[in-house]
Amino acid sequence: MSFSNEITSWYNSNKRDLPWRNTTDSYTIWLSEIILQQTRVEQGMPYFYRFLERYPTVADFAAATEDDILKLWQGLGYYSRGRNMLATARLVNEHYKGRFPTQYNELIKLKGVGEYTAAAIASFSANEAKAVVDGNVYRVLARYFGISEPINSPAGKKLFQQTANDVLNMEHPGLHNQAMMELGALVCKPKNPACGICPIKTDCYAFLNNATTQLPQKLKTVKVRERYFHYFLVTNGSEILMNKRGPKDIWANMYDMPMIETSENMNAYEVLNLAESIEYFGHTPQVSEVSGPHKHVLTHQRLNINFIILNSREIKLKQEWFYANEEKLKNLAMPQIIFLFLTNFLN
DNA sequence: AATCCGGGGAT
DNA sequence: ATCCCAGGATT
Repeated sequence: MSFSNEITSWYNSNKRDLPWRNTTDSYTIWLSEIILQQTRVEQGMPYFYRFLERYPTVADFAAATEDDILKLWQGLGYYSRGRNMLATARLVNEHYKGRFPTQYNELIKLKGVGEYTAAAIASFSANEAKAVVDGNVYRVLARYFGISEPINSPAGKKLFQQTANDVLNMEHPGLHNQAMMELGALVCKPKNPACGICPIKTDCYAFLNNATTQLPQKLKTVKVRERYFHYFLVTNGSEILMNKRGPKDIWANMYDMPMIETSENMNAYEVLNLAESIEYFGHTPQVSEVSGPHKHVLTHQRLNINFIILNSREIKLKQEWFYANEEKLKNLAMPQIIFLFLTNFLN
């Protein structure tokens, strides 16, 4: 039996029952694929259900605001995915009359849709013969063929895409793609792969050469940046002083509180002195309580976050600042660390 | 080619 | 602690 026949046969009897596999609607598949980028199936699943329920069609999605989308996306991370989705939904609604594309060459033009996602949507919704290459596929191919080229080098990306194209089942590309990823997720796992139950172990380079821990190869990871955020909690009766973040940096266009970032750690009083020197509040507030530092670890940054609770009135509001009551807070998309802190603070 | 963009689970 | 997850955009 061929490579593809082995894995698709295995897939048919071992696959998980995942909701986005029960449709060929390209809008629904797009929704699932964007949500699942760099995201585990278990983590993305509840978001998939929520988005599909709230926005059953691309026209519904297109009618949403960015605040709506970011709020529903809250906690999932990589928020540019949500912002790109809105741009794409609006474009599809206008220029494709609400018919979400199914062809690779159209899909690849859309914001937030790269080679992987275009191939996934095209093969799952229309059986177009495009091979997907995601983290699972890199692993399966590297081990099976004994490819030691790093998966994140430009040469490696080309080589793995070419290899995936070569083994693609041209009769059933969608099924084949699903099978490759499912094998990587359930059997050919990063740590402790279940080679004993693998349907292609008898021809697998890594299994035969005891090299599963060496493959795939990956270029060294980038260093983590240390950052120090000092948040100010200012209340005005029942309202909290909030801040809308700018379009750059992390958490673009989301909501947090006024804050000062420093290059080194500082205590609350040093931060207050700094705030006074730059006339951050227009006057000198008083500290009532300090909480932190809270460590918040992201892929490229380690955030050290202090919360400084202030006794203060008559704050001179900057343009991006506003007071929000609890009802208003419910609709604001916040970084998870801010959301959790405020939830705790208000209870 | 390198860096940025989140949050969480597994080991 | 480290790795990695149905990656893509930006510089």
